[in-house]
Amino acid sequence: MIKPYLSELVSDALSATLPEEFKVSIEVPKQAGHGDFATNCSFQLAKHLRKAPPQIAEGLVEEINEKLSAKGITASSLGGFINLKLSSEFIWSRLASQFDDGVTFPEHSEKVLMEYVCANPTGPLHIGHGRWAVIGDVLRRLLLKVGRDVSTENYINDAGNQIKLFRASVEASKKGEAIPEGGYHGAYINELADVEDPVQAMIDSHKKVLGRMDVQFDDWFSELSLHKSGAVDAMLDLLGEKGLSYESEGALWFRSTDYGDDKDRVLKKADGAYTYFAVDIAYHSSKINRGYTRLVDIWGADHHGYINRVKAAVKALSDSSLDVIIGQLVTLFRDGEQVRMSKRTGEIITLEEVLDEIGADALRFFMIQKSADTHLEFDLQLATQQNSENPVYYVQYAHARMCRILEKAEGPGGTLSVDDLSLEDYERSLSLSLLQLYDEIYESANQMQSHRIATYSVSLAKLFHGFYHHCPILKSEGDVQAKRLQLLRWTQLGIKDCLGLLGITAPESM
RNA sequence: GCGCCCGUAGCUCAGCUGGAUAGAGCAACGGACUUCUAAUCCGUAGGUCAGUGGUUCGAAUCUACUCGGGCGCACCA
Repeated sequence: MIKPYLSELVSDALSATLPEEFKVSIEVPKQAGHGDFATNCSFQLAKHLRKAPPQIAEGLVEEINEKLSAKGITASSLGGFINLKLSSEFIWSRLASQFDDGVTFPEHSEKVLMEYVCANPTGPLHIGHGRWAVIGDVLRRLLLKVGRDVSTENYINDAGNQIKLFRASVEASKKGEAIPEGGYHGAYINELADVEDPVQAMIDSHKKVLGRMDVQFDDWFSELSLHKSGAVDAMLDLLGEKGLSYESEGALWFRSTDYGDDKDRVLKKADGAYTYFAVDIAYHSSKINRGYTRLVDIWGADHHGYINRVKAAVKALSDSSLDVIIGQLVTLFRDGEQVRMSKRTGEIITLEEVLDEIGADALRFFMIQKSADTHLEFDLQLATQQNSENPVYYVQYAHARMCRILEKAEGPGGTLSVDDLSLEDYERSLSLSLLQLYDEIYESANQMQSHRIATYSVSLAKLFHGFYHHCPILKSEGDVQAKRLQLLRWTQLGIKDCLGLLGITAPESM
């Protein structure tokens, strides 16, 4: 990673002046003209040194240049900011190190368990599930990439009232009777008439669709198994022993208010049945017992009211942390008009239909492109168009282009004499962006913002296309060709990495 | 009524722990194909970052309130 590397170098160079433990933070200036990288440390130091930032910056710049200019880093100050400019040789050697030696990420001892999709097997998956699935799957890939110990589960709600109603609805449909009050409607209910176990059939269909999208889980965890194994009773006993539950109005309550919830919640209803919440505590308790120290749940926005009580339960039971990522809902459009969906009447567009229409690559890209907490407006017609309006092709095309050039380039292109390494504008900006690849990956993983990798991919592809047009490769010769070929190889690796993290294919020709 | 998310260009959205002159794609307009694949590139135009205060050397970003949109407020799952 380039930012921690620069931070280390600059902090060391300034160690005589800086307070102990002070790490210079490195950022990328918005205006490329200012520098390749920058630090605002003179502002942070102003109080401590009792001097004005521009004055501090001047002194620091002098020190940096004295110690680091030989390495290829030159500093300058502007309005208190310290801007860093990297020499071509420096950039090149960092790229070589990054791609040839590989990158090591800081270690974390936590064991992570992610839970996502989590759909009732009472109907087909919809586009919202597709979004949680992709957000979760890309995050999983990101965490693995930076070396985290991570497992993933899809929790199947295969128990409870909804399942009963669902079975009853299928049964009624089979006999030609009226669907029970609050039951399930739609053509798919009729189609399940011949199936031996409609619940299993739905689970199978979920597996099939998610499989086609290349969304992977280490386990599909059955809610029913928690009932059967007695895990729910055991958990209720444990809560009782710890004094975390009490009886009132004929029901058993959890003291969630002691852990930050607005009100206490029912665990066991007056009729003796468990609430969904009680079973979910048992599930989270199972995760904790299996040794996971960091839990991540991804839910749809319609469940956000549920966050506090589950957090309360996890807090009451363990030291493990729980992060909940809320995916905002997806509004489908077709031809610019909103597609209204009604679960009651069974009028829905299923995830599978969308997948059939636009394919896994485009679907994944559209679902991951926007931040999880932005409402997503998704136009089916737009995604169907296999043209320039469709950003996934932009990135894939960049990859295909590079593959074709590499294919045509004869041999490895010889070794590059770094003595006379100069980078033209297009080469330089591509190189600088590529240098930040692993910073982007690390930050995206750390902050659990999987959409950032999509944004980065597009910008890297853009820089490549510009480079491609202005810097001929096969038509150039000697050192210039060797340099461009090398840059191309690294860029291809970078784009391929990104596409891999996004779970999108990296075609070698288009 | 209470809580969560959102409000940035005509449209869809980026904007990383608060930083310098606010970014991309699409749409609009003008250019570039005897080429390494034009699924591309280059350029022009487009803004009161919903609004008003506050914190700060500095706010699209933090904070309070107002307005607007979405979603929740069960002994449902």
